[in-house]
Amino acid sequence: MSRPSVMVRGNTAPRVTISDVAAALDMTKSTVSRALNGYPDIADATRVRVERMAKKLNYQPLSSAQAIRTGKTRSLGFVLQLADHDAMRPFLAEFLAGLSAGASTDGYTLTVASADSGMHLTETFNTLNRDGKADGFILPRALVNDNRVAQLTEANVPFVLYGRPENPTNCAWFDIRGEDSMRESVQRLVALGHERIAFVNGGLIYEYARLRREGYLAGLADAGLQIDPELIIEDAVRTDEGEAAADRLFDLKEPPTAIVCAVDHAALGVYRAAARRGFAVGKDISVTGYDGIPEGSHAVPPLSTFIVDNRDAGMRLASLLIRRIRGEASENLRETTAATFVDRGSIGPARQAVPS
Amino acid sequence: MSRPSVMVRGNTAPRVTISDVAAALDMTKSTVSRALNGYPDIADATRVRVERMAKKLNYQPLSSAQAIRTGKTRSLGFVLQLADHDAMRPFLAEFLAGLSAGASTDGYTLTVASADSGMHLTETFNTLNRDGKADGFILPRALVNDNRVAQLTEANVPFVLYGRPENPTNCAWFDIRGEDSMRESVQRLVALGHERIAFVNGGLIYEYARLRREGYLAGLADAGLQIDPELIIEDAVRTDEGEAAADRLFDLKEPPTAIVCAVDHAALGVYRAAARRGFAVGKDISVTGYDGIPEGSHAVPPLSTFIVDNRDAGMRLASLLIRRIRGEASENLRETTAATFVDRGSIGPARQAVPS
DNA sequence: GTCGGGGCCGAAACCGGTTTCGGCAAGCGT
DNA sequence: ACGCTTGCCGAAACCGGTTTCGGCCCCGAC
Repeated sequence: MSRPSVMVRGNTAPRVTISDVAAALDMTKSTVSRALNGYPDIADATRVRVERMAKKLNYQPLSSAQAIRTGKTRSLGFVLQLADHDAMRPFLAEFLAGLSAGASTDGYTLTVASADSGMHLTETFNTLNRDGKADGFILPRALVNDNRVAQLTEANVPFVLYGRPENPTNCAWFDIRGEDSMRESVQRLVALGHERIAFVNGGLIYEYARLRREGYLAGLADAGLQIDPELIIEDAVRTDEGEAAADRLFDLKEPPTAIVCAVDHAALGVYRAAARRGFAVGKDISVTGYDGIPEGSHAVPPLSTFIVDNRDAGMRLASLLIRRIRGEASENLRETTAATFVDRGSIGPARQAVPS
Repeated sequence: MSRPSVMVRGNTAPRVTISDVAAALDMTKSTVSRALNGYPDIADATRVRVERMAKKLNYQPLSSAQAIRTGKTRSLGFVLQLADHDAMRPFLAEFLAGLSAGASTDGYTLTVASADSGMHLTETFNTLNRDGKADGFILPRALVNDNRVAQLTEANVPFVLYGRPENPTNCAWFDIRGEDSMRESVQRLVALGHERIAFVNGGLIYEYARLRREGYLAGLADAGLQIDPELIIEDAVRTDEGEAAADRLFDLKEPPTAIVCAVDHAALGVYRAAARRGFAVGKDISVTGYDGIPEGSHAVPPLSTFIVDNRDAGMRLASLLIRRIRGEASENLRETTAATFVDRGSIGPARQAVPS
């Protein structure tokens, strides 16, 4: 490693331009550009020569330069919404890592902006797009009334949703089939002998809540169990909300022997309510969650839940958005996957009745 | 594959270019450019005319266009490190919101990349910088042996640290004076009559651990208390590590009556160890934390801790980095602030001895 | 009155790419 | 043999800015 420090002095690593490639091949830069961009009027032999030389010289087009002509910067936009912070917090790090990793595999980068209110959000989308800071957007947490898709569709800006909207028109998306997980939870509990299975749903402003409720109901239907509206509690995303929901359930004349929760945080709230009443989770009361937050594995007993791979989700969303930007139809850009269940001990055989 | 590329750019209002401004004023674009960029050979009267017209037309230079000449894109870089995720997770959302908000006030944007290993990290810095994707970098969590600063300094790339390095050469930074908080914790506990005050420090690879230890020792010195090495436990950042640390402390012949923790997660681990032994936090054993994670306020009793405003930290770091990029000397770009203490009940008067 | 020097601005080159246009040569049919 | 495509590539304009260069005009000095 006795490298002369004179070499490293220049902060400008000799950036190789398209003209360098052209000169090395004794042709014009216009030919090189068209060869690399797949124009049809370039001979195949020429194209491979150019590609080889470009790789040999480690040529990487300056995205700023092409942006001024093409309008595309090769960057994906992601707008943080302050209102979502609580919902996003556990996933954000992994999710962003996935987004930027997925973007970088295709030479894209990730630009992150933040918006305070809905009004400011529109403005953010517009300026980011108009100034060529983002070629398209990733929209996390599809909402039931999502004005973002209307805005972006009207402005003709590519986007991909994390989540499935009820109205799929013009929408590309990636999502994890939470409804399948809810259904599976019910099935597993039924197999353990449970018959009164409650459901604590997540935030009603999100599309996922509708889907997960459907999954819960499908699970009941599978087992031929009746729907008891008293056993369904909506809109519990935080721990305290889950705790309150559990209290309501425990106070029923016929309390449940198992509680399926749409989000882990609510499940941890159920733990609290159970602890307060002296119920042993996994014995007196079975609980399942969804998300796979780290706190769940540290609870006692560790929470049986569905682990969501948010890094993978980010990567796939980035990939979908890039394809969307490159012109693929949104109808062809819809993917889903499943979360994976881990049984850590918070579910167990049904008891005759919850002890009092 | 010959899809009509109608969807290239949004239907949003067409960009107003520098030529539009020039035409509106009946002058050349070169004059407009120099007027807006503060060149000395432009008459003051002309300058104000140009500035007024630019504002009137809502002219915003296309950063990609200026980038190809100036090399600067007006974007700040932030590299996620997977190894740091656990440490970053609670703060990331607020922190990023602050960063992008601070960036946007000066017309900058935030580009986020991710790196897996240290080797990949170098590469990420280089390509992001060489390809004009980032004019400078924000480096979270200053390490005691931080090769990032060496790399960036050598490559002549602007950066700002979150945290204070022991060797300040060439470094700009923002930090929160955790040592003051540790000292204040000791002072408050002394005021409550405590004399055996333990210290559970954070990750030794971080600079903040060194500083917070100093703060703890300063607090002891203030009160004229002796340093007992048995009461100092290092390198506990996770909840289980805090729990193990507390167990060691409780098993001492003369156990502490109060435990000062450098991070909230460790403090919550102390809660667990205390609960297991039947110690009531806030009565039998006093505990303080630092960070202000939400779980702390939900613990029983709620954790008395120091709340760090990570959104503000992000904003200030962005502002500092922009000034650094614009050429200010790093020696003049060093700011610190204090965290704010909230007493929620996890500290109380000292008892004669920890009950057994 | 002439000359020199600033102050101030226009003209044009330039940055690193993309895209249009046109022309040369080979291949084809008649 | 002759025109007419067709394939392929060079030349040059262009994108939206920045920066260099040079020249005009006005002013004061001699």
